[in-house]
Amino acid sequence: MSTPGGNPRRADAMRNRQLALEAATALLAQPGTALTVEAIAKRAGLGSATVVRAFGGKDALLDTAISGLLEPVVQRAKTLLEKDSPEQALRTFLGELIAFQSAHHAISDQLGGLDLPATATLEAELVRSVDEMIAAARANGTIRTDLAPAVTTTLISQATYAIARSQPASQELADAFLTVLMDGLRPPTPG
Amino acid sequence: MSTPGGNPRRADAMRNRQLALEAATALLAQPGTALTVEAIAKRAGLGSATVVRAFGGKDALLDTAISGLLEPVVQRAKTLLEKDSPEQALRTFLGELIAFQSAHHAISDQLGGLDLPATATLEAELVRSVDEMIAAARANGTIRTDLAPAVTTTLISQATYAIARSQPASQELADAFLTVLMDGLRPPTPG
DNA sequence: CGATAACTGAAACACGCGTTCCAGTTAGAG
DNA sequence: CTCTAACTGGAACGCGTGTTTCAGTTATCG
Repeated sequence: MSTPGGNPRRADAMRNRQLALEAATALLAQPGTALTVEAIAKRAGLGSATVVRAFGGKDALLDTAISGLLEPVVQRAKTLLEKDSPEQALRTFLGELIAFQSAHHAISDQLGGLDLPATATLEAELVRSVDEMIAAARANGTIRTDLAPAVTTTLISQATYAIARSQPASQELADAFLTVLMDGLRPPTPG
Repeated sequence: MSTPGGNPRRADAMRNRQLALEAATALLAQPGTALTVEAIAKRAGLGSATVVRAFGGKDALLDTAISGLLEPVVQRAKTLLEKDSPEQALRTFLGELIAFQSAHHAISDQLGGLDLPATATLEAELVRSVDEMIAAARANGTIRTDLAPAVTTTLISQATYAIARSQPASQELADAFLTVLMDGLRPPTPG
């Protein structure tokens, strides 16, 4: 009996598990190709059964691959929060988040309809970091306070997601979005 | 031989065609239920074959249903463009567009991976109207001109789409989005 | 009324995809 | 080297969904 979703006992199986993970990660960054188990297996040079068995299912494999990509982004958010001013941290982080999602927007296509617990946890952490940036910037007086904080968070999350999804993903568009968003978030000048 | 995708010859068939169209339209406004041919047929009280035959395929049926819903929105954009100031037209229209997409966000879920020529045409018209609003507002001095017009259009389209998709779809969120977007689009005050 | 062509819809089919089976292969301990 | 349990992967399966078939029904013309 193998351990479903856990680490295999034999060295070759562990190597294959790694190959499957790398193949899935590579395909996440290469949109246009269907993200099927068959495609992942072919890219890894393995049979589809082997790929699935190593993780206990397609969902678990993608959860591992996506959360592995997302992890450094979450860490980066925490770092920025400590080192920069809230407003600067927010802008820098959103720019990086857009770049990340653009480079892997196959991820966004998978988030709906799949069960990805580790990814969901990281996303929650990410939202929390953004919340902290917003709260600090509000206290700072650098962004407007006439909107509910929760609304601001949702606004930023959704807009970021949308811009990253748009085709073609250009740096110009990302910059324009950030400019408009940050200007729109500034406290309104009375009159 | 029936006419695939065209109008049936017999009165009962025309009535069934109408029933299928109404069922599909109703399901587009009621998310959470899978938009399958079977579901549409059941709602219409018909067999699945009848539903498909009346339009020549699921895509054609949805294309007819969606473009039927989109048509008045497109007309509304043209009306606003003539009657209101560019800035006001833009804000009003975007608000209505968000409301429309929120009420039918099953539509957005179908736009990818389906062949919907009539819908695509209407979408293009819609984008063109937004382009005109933007151009007029730029000429007017009411929105910033330091961004490429095409970038502004994409920005607005994508952001609108995202907000409409967000759950839960609240009026507060839509209003906040419009406020931030329109403020961010205003010409930046020097200094 | 017939007569007939249009129409219906349950069932069969086609197809893609995730999962599981199982006969064969292989790593790795003794 | 030998032996066994772990592992492999092509094939079979299950499931969901769009499409097609075809025997039966019905609108509609004359």
